[in-house]
Amino acid sequence: MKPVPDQTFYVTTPIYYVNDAPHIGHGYTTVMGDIITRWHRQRGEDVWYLTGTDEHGLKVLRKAEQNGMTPQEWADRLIETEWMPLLETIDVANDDFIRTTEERHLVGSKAFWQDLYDRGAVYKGEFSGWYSVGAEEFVGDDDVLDGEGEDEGFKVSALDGSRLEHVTEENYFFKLSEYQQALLDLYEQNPDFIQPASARNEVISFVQRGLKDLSMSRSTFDWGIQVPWDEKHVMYVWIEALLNYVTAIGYGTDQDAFEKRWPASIHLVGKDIARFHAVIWPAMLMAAGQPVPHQVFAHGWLLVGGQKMSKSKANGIRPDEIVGTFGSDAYRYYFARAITFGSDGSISWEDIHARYHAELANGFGNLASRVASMIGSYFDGSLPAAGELTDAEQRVVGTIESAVADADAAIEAVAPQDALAAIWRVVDELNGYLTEQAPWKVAKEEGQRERLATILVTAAEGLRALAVLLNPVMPKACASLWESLGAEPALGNLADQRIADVARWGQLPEGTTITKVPSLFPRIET
RNA sequence: GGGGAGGUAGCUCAGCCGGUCAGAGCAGAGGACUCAUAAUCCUUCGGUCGUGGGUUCGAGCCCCACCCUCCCCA
Repeated sequence: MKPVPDQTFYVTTPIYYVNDAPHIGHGYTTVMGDIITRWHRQRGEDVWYLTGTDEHGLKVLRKAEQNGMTPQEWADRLIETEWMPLLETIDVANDDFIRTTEERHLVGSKAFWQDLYDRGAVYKGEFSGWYSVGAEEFVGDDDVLDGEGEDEGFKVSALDGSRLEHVTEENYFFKLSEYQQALLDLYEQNPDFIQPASARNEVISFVQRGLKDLSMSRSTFDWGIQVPWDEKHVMYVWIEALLNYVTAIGYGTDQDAFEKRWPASIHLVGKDIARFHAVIWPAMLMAAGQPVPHQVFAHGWLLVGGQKMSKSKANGIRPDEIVGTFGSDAYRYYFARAITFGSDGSISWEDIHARYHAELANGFGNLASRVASMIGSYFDGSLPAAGELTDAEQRVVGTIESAVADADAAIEAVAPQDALAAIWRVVDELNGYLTEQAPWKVAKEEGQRERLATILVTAAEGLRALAVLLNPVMPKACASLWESLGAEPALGNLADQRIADVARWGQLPEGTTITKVPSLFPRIET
């Protein structure tokens, strides 16, 4: 297969398992992908951002039964009441949302499996061993322990403590073992295929130890997609779920669309599932004769008090709670700024609160407020014409130019935290610039109208740049700022502003109406 | 048992291939200013860079051992 130039910047999140309601980790991954894709859209690229839900498997089936529903009803309800609203809550602009119970996924998955079968990558065998319903995973004999306490009398998994069930059934197997060398070559030739380095090391050492063929179907229950050549089997949920990345864009249903978007540019995943995406998934694609994705990017855990956040530890912070208090923009900003994407990161309510006030309210929001206010009182809200730019203005221009370049490079490197750090140099520069130039003093001096105008126009242009650069991260606040700057009549929609054009000076025309709008980030009294 | 990541100011973290690398933000202290969301700006306090060795003209950054945390594998 020859590499084809990408027509589309295609990013995916994992599809989320619908046995429960979303938690902050889901929101985190989805928001980071949203920030990256919004930035790429503002670069003028053709972008496709996919997220969705994984709805098959024994765990969902049982959860539904416990609640007296069919699995389809259960999934429908959770999608309706929890998962779709989450996207709204955290303000995600995904292009598509796939559910694995949709027809396109059924058809596409069957087509993919048939391809695997026709190419001889699949054989029938018998599996006898332990299965964890909780993790939807087969567990090797070495990892089976006797349960204690509540699990007395049961076998449990050494991996995650979940209860195991012994199963003996006829399964179809995928010849994963044949792809060891091809995978190692892939990692070798494409160092960025699995990032960051910690995940890459782990995956490589795992593959180097050798790969076993993978049981890829189940025959003891039927909540899944039927194997096309054998209706007694349904696809193993993990294998089937991975296929969403191709079925959503037309594999088996719309070949032109598929070829346009595949391969994916980045699969965003949590580090716990990096292996499925960096080992099994590329092997399956190779087996089916398809190109592999460009990158699997594994992010870290969110830690609260040094511990991985989870419901069972009762240290969880709910996404809607953060958004309810600080707003979706702050939620998005916080996770992008405070955590090095790819590493574990500590989060806390106190930290969110502190950064909200120090960085968003005092830093950015107040800047927008003071500029609009001064243009309002000194020029009746009508942007004046700037005079000669002095060194001070040139410094502001230079800061913006370098911030744009650095931020763009950071996004390219999947490092939103660095992009925000670069952009924030503009916020700090402008606040310092205003204090130094003291336009409120200049306003009182005779014959200094032009100088006053130059200062405020410079500040307004700086805000214009910030609105564009921060729009991928904080679309609501930036829309409000865009409105405050009266930019739309002359410049058009905020989302249509191009990154490459941000630093070009003097885009806001003389006479633009600047209005004071409600605070971008009002202080939150607690 | 093997392997990986990390242990840097009170807190959260940057520090690429060894030579302004001892940093940033927040918090603390002092000052300036008043356009602004009791906001802004400046100055300042603060660390023997996990421990002990070693290599080097020179080491958070390389090597060895050890301690602690997390993860993967067995």
